[in-house]
This record gives sequence, C-alpha cells and structure tokens, in this order.
Amino acid sequence: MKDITPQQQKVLDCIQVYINKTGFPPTRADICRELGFKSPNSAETHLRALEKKDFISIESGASRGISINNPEIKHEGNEYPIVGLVAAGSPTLASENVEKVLNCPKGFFGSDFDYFLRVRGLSMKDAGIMEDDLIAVKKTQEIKNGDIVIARIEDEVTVKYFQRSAPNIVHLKPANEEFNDIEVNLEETELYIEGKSVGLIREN
Amino acid sequence: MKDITPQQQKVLDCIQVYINKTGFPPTRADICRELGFKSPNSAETHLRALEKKDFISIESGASRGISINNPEIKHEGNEYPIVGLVAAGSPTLASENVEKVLNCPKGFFGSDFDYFLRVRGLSMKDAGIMEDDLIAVKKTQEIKNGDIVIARIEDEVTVKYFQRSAPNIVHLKPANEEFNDIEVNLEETELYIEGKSVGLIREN
DNA sequence: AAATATACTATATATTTATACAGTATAATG
DNA sequence: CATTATACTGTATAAATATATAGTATATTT
Repeated sequence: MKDITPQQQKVLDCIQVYINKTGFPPTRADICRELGFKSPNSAETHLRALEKKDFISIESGASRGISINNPEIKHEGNEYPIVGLVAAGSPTLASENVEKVLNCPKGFFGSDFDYFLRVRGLSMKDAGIMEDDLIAVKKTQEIKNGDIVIARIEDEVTVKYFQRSAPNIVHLKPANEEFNDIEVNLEETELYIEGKSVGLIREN
Repeated sequence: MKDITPQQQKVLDCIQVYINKTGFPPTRADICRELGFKSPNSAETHLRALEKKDFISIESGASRGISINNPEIKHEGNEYPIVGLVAAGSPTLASENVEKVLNCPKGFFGSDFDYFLRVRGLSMKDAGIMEDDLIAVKKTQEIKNGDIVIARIEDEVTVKYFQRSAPNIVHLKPANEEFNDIEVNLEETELYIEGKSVGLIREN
C-alpha cells in the first residue's frame, strides 16, 4: 500500500465514519463541513489523491459515489475479528492486524459491536480489564464522560476512561494508580476515538 | 412493521445488492433500472412504504440517502443458563435460580463449560472479576492450586482462588486486600466444589 | 360502497452535487 | 531551478437527483 499523508488519512477516516454513521458516503460538501474546509474543491482534490493512491474508488458522475477500497474486514454472520497490537498509522481493521476471528452471537453484549481488541498492559486493571482480555469495541464517535474508549493519539492506540474537561481538553484516565492521566489538548494534539468498549471476554 | 409485500421485498433486496456491489445506496433511477420500472416514482412510493414499515431510513433531501434498518438476527450455538444468587440448599442449576439464558457458541472459551454465574461482590476484584460479571463455570472436581473455583461452604456460594495447603486444609483466597482468606478444615467443615472458572463475560 | 393500500406510467422542477476553472502558498524532488 | 505534489479558497455550472403532481388500475379492508 502506498503512503498516505495525514490530511488524506483524515479525509479517509472521515469517509469511513460518515458511512458508519449514516449508511451512505458523504458528498464533497459533507467532507468540508466535517473537516472545516471552506471550498468543495478541497475535498475534491483529496478524493482524487486518495483515488490515485487506490485507497478509494470514485464512480464518475454519481453523487456520493465514493467507496473505500482496502475494505476493512467485515464480520459476516457472527465472526468478529480479534485485533491485537495495531501498527502505527495502520487502519485498525486492516487484515494484517487481525490475529483471528471469534464466533459470537449478535446482540451478545446488548449493544452491537465491530471487533475485539486484545488488551496490552494493566492500565485499566482497577476497571477489571486485565492483560490479554478481549474488549468488544463499538466503532462510534458518540462518547460520554466516563465511557471506556479506544483512542489513538499520534499513532498509539490506548484504552482509557474518557473525560472531556473543557471544550478543547480531554483527559484519558487509567484505572490504575501506577499510571498517570493523559491530558490531550485538541488544539495541539490529534486525538482520534476509534470507539468505545461495550463488553469484555476473558479466556482462561 | 412485520409484513412486507413481494414487490417491497424485491426493492429492499435490490437496495442491499446495490450497496454490496457498489458501496453506496441506489438512486430512484437506479432502482428503476434494476427492476425494470419506467417511472422514478415507482421506486419512490416503494421507498416511502418501506420507510413507513421501518425497513429503511431515508435522509430527506440527500441523494442516495437510503440506509437499511433491520440487520438479520441469527440464533446459533447453544443456550447457557445464567445463574444468579443461589438460594441456600438449592441445587445450583434448578430452574428457579436461572435468571435467563445466554446464547454462546461451543468452544467459546477454549474449554467446555456448563453455566454462567453472575458475580456478587468485589472479593475477586484484583483478578479482574467485577460485580455483575458472568463467570463461565465448568462443573469439575479436577482443581489445581491457583484455579478460580466456585465453592459452596455450608450453603454459601463463593468465588475464590483455590489452594490446598495440607491434605485436609484448603485455603480460599480472595483477590482483594479488604477480604480475608477463608481456611477450611475438611474434617470440620463441608466444602463442595461446584466447578472452576474457565472464562468471563462483562456486558456494559 | 367507500376508503385505503398497492403498483405502476408520465412529466416537471427545485435542489443537490460533481466537477471544471482560476488562483495562492508551501514543501519536496530531481 | 524548474517541476511536481500537497493543501487550500472561491466561483460557476451542467448534470444528477429527490420529489411533487396528475393519472390508471387492482386488490383489500371497513
């Protein structure tokens, strides 16, 4: 796969999030609204770049004719991918990150979810989340204070409690005295919320 | 809500197939082309009917703003009882103790198991076992030191680490500093091992 | 018998949307 | 140093699209 620029990654994520949220792809104007661009041509040029690099396909002439190419692994039926260590900059569900799949009935955790994340480290120990546990992750941007989120800060993936302290300040709080809070200033640092935890499985 | 006419089913299938094929929903004209209609209003009225019956959602004003509402819910695998507070003297799996059943594929936890136990209290907190968690219990007498066991001492059910200290002395150790070890002298006290924990599920 | 839902054709139109064209600016490349 | 890629604003417009309105016809329900 070719290299993607940070802005192009943002646009690609934006398309994925939009599709997850609405069920259909965004227009150029939608992308501008989401990312703060003021000209539809900003979106257009990014889309053309993403198409050239083969990340997306664009159906010429059709409205909303965007589809994502390197399709994230779909859980068909009841198979959910188990994602381990996520390589820096790599889309979470890219096939190289999937260690195996787990068969799990729909509605198992009350809420829908998208994949399992294998936990590394003990930073959420006091929330009963231990090393090697599998967290059921729902890809969503709808996060409330106190939710356990899967966050990406500068290509590092981490599981923490989410707390928005001010419009531009987010605290990612561990559940373990030996770890420190992570304060994220959204104006300085890019924070991407992959989703939130809706359940947990421990195999032993 | 439930009943769908054959034509409406055709339109619904058409939408699903179109999304699978292209990655984005069809326009009215696309549906007409696929199904041989000659007026876009044929598609429109079917879409409105499907929306009214809650099979799809339509984003007003947006092109291709169709999303499918009801994903298929399949029931496969096996039903396992969830056991809550076990009344004194009552057989664990008696029907009055089963709060509900949970559908869970065979081999989910590597090992077979027999039922889920809903955890009360925080005595195993440091082992990542929290209140309301579901422990997958395998009914067995083959216990090794260090296993997490479900034990019954004089009609009280408890979850603890198992440690045999002497032929007739068993220690049931909590994973929480605020709780004390339970020392059981098998000559004095009756100890029944229900089984051991082979997995854990948390719904949140 | 009347009202309602289904199942279409046909035409019209306001709005949405993709996309081209004209610029500005910066960083990397060869 | 010219070229190319990135990263934008701003404006314009042809084409795509949703959707309303006007009909026809059949079956089902009240």
